[in-house]
Amino acid sequence: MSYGPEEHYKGLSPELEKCRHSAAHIMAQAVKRLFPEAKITIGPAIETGFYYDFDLNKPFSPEDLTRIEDEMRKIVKENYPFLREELSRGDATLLFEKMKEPFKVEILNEIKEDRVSTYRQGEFLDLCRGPHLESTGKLKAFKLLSIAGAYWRGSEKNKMLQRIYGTAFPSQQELDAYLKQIEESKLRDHRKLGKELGLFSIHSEAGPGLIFWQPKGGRVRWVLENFWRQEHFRRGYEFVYSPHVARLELWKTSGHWDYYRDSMYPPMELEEDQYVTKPMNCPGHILMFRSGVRSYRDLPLRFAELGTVYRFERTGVLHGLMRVRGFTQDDAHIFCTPQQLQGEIQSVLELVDFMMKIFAFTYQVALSTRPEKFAGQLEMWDKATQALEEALKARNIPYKVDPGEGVFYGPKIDIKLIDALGRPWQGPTIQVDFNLPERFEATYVASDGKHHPVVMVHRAVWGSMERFLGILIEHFGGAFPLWLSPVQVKVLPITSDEIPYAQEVKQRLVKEGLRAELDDRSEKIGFRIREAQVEKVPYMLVIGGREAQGHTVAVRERKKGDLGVMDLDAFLKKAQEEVEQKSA
RNA sequence: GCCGAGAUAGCUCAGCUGGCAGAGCACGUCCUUGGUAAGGACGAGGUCACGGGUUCGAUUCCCGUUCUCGGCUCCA
Repeated sequence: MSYGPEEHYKGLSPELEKCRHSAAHIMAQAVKRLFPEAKITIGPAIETGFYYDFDLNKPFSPEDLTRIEDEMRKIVKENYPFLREELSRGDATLLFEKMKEPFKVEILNEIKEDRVSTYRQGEFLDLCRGPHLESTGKLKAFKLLSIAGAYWRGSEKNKMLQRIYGTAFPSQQELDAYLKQIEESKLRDHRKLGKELGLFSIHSEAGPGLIFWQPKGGRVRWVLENFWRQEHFRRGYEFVYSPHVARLELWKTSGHWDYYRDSMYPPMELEEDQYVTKPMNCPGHILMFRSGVRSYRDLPLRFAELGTVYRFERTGVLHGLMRVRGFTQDDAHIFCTPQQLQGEIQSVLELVDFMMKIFAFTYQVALSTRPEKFAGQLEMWDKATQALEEALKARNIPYKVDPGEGVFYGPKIDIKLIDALGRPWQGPTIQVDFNLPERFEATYVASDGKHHPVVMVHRAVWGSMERFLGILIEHFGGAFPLWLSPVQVKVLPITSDEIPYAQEVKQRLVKEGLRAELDDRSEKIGFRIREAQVEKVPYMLVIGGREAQGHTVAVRERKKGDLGVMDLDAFLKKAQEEVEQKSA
């Protein structure tokens, strides 16, 4: 499973493409003016802007970025036309050799066409397919954003280059809107909100990539887990628990030791035996499946577990809750007959749809088919792929096909969820697995009295509690819907005279199952409201003399503000209904 | 792991070119009883991430380690 937000290439309009690609050239020109020793490599337009990679001995500093940007403004002002020239590949190679641009020469060596094109603006010339703006003066709005290391041709084995990221738009308004969106994303950063709202923490004393759920985050997770169990039980899942460590031998049988060792914590020696912490739950579940003779009458068997796994991830890739070393998957393995496969996939798709709607995510579906290297029989692959495809069709789900993108052990359906800011995240996954049943000789007895290999479906709806909560934090900007909020209601007496009634109100709410807290500190009401707002508490009940007298509450909603006075019972009913409906 | 940047009070951050460590918020005590987003006074808080080095003297300069951040690569 991968970490998002990931590349979600909608394809740029030709206009935007030209604008950004030209911006990249102008940046390269500016860099060459300021750092003549820099070697140019490639500089494409990307969804969020553009970049250009340079080979230069000394690193760019943030001040350099400003200087480069200023130089770019000059180039825009100088308004050079972008001039296209065509020449033979051989001539181009000679040209770039003369210019001492070895990376361009390397690219030319791999180009198959005989004719190539270059673009010139002023003194700067680059090998490029184009197209470009008419002239540098047409670049209206751009900004350089960051400096980063990037491998030449994206390979770890190659030299590390220096990449400068920037963005450009046809108009200043569009640029401003984009910069504002970046700010908005920063405000929603789950690491920032997680700290501010007391949801979770990470401690260097304990180690990187290990999450500690603080009380507030613990509440949210607890609510989510209960909901998850309830929905799964309703849908015929059984809950199992499997140990966190197991003999190394088990992981050799499953194949993980061969294929996945780099991501596993190394073995522990115990009484002349070796144990490893689990990086996945599947081998445990398959042991449980295999613990007795299974008849086709017993199937399907759906083993679900909020299973905590540990994977070694390189420090450089760790990221808040999104990429961690210890996490809890909302895992389940479905053991069924080939005939049942399509129906089971449909049920999972139904569950996925249900879950996505609950949290107000939209989503996109992709079907990944057989890769070149694969386990199992061809015939099985075809049947399984067909089952996945038919399940999607039966449920009228639009999807695209990613040919050859399946895992070696089986085809899969991957679902990307789109959050409130339109950002995509790797979400639910449904994978058919031919490999493990074979390795473990997991079979069932069919009506013919013979053993047949069982079909195993591996699926996760949320992925992991950590990542899903991270996505939820960003999706809701920390303002969880009522049913998920760690503190749902804050009771705020105006003066100390109303404390007894406020206590009564709070206790009533708690008794009725709401997570209510009383803030009776001797602070002004405005101050306590502000604090509750900052904590993103959905409802504040302001209680003054009038309310205490009339057994009412003055309701304030965090987004809509003052809702006016209500009977306590009326508020209770309203809140309970909202919780029940899980309105997002 | 790689390139770059960073680590100063619980949090957010200031501290120019070496000379006994600062602000706001939060926290504690007291005053204030205030009707829908910040009332006031006083106070406590630091091995300047850790370990070495240079120096009369290091939060500041150098090296290493750990962790964090932006990317790259990786990611069943």
